[in-house]
Amino acid sequence: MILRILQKWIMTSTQNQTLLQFFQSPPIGAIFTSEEMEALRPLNVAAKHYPPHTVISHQGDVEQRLFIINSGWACSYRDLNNGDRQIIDFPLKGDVVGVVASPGPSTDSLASTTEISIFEMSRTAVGKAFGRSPWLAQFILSAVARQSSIVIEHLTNAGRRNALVRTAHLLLEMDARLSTFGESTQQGFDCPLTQQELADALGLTAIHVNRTLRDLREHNLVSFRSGFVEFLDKPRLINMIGFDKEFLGFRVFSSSP
Amino acid sequence: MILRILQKWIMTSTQNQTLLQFFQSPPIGAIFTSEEMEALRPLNVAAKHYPPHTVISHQGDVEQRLFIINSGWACSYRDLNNGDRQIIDFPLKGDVVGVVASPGPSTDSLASTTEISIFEMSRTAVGKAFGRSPWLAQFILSAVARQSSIVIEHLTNAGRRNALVRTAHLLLEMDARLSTFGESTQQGFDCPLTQQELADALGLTAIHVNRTLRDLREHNLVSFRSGFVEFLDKPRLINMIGFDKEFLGFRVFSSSP
DNA sequence: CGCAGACTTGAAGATTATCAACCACCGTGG
DNA sequence: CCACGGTGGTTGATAATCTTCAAGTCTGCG
Repeated sequence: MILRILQKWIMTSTQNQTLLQFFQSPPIGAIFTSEEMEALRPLNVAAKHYPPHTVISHQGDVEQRLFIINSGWACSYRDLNNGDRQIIDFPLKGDVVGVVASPGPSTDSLASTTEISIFEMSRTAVGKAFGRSPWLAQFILSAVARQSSIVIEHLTNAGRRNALVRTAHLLLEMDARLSTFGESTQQGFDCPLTQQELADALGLTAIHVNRTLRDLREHNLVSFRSGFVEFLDKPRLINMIGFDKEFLGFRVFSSSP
Repeated sequence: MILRILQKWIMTSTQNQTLLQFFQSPPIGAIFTSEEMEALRPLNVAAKHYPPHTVISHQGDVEQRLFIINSGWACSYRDLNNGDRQIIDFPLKGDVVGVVASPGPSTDSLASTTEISIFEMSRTAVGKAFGRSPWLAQFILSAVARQSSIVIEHLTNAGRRNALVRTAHLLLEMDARLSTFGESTQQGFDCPLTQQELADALGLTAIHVNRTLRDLREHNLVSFRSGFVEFLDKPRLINMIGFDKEFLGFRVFSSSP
């Protein structure tokens, strides 16, 4: 009964409602105890909305926020002092961004690529809530570990794979990640990225990405034209470049007892 | 008084003693409440010791362990199916390794480079202890975030910096990390890595690393010979390549109330 | 219509890899 | 004591990959 009242309370008060729905939706599927719902309250979640190509958090910012993407494409990157930039990842629905090492300015930036809806909360508040919600602690830890795993894949890409394999790998990764929430069909997916953005993510020039995409198209593997990535022969592509989506994790989060 | 007894209990029982000392040593400097010390007990820490070049955890392993390096150099890497490998990081004293996304095989391997002493514990046990030790939760989260920050730097290195800058960057990074625990002097530090290992970390060939090191030496910037990295003109080097150690974080962990 | 941003293509140049030696060091066993 | 093998380091010549520069084209949009 108390649980029911509490749930109602949280559902109706503030933005926590949306976050709660998010946590309870498949494939996350959290089941909260009353204490845990209480623990979520002080998070003081802001459910924000940004237009495309807006900087949400800039490297050097001291205030530490934690973000969970609810919908849309984001882009986390690092600016170099020579004007170049390295895109670290394109966070999608369900991805957690912004967990940085203790006090100090954040080391990377977050921007929207498309219109996005995003949950923002204070990093310290989340830390404090850990003691009261083991589920939240597990969720955040798993999510951070998954993000880390993705970055490791990108490092492997940049360090030890040539342009063709590297590009195909990123396209297959985005496909696999999007399909978790049903945002990718059998044929392919809508991709809002420019060739320059792909280049900054892959550690190539936009020109070379262009040629590489043409290669992939001419080999009847993938075609990326006018905002849509179409897989022409996914099995062959996966086999050719040795893609293994294991690194993305299963996203099965245990609910509290 | 109870605290005193508990402390004694933990200190004398099992390997937790060493971990406790580790947590309490500068620059970590944890101050534990009695409850927190209790929470540490079920971690069942194993303080292990490995000879050089031993595989500690292999990619594909299902059992999930969490490692904290106590001394020595380790090496976390990912093997590719074409025989290449990408070294993700060289974890040093204080570094946390092995937090992977929920159930499923680990995606990277951990090996010793030198003789190392290392704490091993079950990932699930750590997760469970979070509820009882907010400090531990903060420590692990901060540590994972820091590791992530380091990997991001390596990605930036591989993606957007040339061989010279990249190599110098890694050497300066290792220097900064070692100096946290006083393992690097003004002149430089002992480095057990081979040029092949550097190459696998930097995404280059060993031959090119060799030439790059020669370049750095001939420009009177750094010299890496017979296991010692000697900085010939650190200020100039830092300035030339635009090194900013911000990404390593401050490693200031708040103690519990 | 004209403009701006993204995409495309060619030619030339820089960076990095590959191939093939050779050297230096070190522990081992005769 | 020295020959021996193995690992890691060094160097040169050549080739592949990727970048840079320069000049288009295409498309959406005021």
